[in-house]
Amino acid sequence: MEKKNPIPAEHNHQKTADFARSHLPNEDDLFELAELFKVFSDSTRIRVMCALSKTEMCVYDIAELLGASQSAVSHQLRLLRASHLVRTRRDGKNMFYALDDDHVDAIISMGLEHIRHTKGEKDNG
Amino acid sequence: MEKKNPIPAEHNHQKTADFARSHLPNEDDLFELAELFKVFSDSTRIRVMCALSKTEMCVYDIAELLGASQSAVSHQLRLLRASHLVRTRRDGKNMFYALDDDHVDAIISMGLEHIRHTKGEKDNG
DNA sequence: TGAACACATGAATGATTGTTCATATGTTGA
DNA sequence: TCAACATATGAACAATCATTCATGTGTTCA
Repeated sequence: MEKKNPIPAEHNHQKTADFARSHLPNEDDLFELAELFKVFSDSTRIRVMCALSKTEMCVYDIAELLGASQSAVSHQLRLLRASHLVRTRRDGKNMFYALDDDHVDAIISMGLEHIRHTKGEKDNG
Repeated sequence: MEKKNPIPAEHNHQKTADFARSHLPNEDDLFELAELFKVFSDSTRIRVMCALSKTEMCVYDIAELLGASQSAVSHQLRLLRASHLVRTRRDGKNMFYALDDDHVDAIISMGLEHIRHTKGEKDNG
């Protein structure tokens, strides 16, 4: 009486969806995760984070490093602050920015490993 | 003859910018990093990756899991494929998707750690 | 072959984003 | 207090993005 099924015998749509759903982060975490990775999704901001992982810098330094306007840099730094990825320290008229979290380096390193891994695939063999 | 400097004595704009620049990833990698993290910057795609880290799923399963249209899911999966984050396996009429890279879990875990860490800051005390 | 199913994709559209311009805030030295 | 400097921010605009709708491609079963 069983009818032939193109889906593997052990596969069941409902069970699969339910099982996966039960392992998802909650809505709040998902939203915040997306917000966090949004910060990493712009090469200008990645540049800033990579730079700050080596040394603290004032806004002027960062603008010079990037060849970007002070305003553009400041807007981007605002996002980094909002995500608790950088912290600031005032010194006279300057604001010095530094990384505020070890995860930044880890996330960027993982990303680099991934893209280098995929590049290897193309040439491999 | 030295004039008082509001910048810390050891701080030099040019040197700081040059030092940071010398440690940045190259342009291609920066671009690809941004592209990669763009994929992580949408909670729908994060949901898909989290789900696929537990079990392979066909498009129908994923659409049901997300409560999204088949077309929307398919468009998103295209991005995941383009970034080499998922691989596909055809079984009859179905395409089964699975994670193609351990870095996905690692990156999402780092992200979760970060947001939980920052939440701790608020309540900590 | 043709109908039904599963998935992919192009075009269009409303929403979001990064930058610029103009201006505001905060600090220093006089 | 004021001028000069360093940074922050609001509004506006072009570019990019996620979804929808319509349709195309590939597979199975009869």
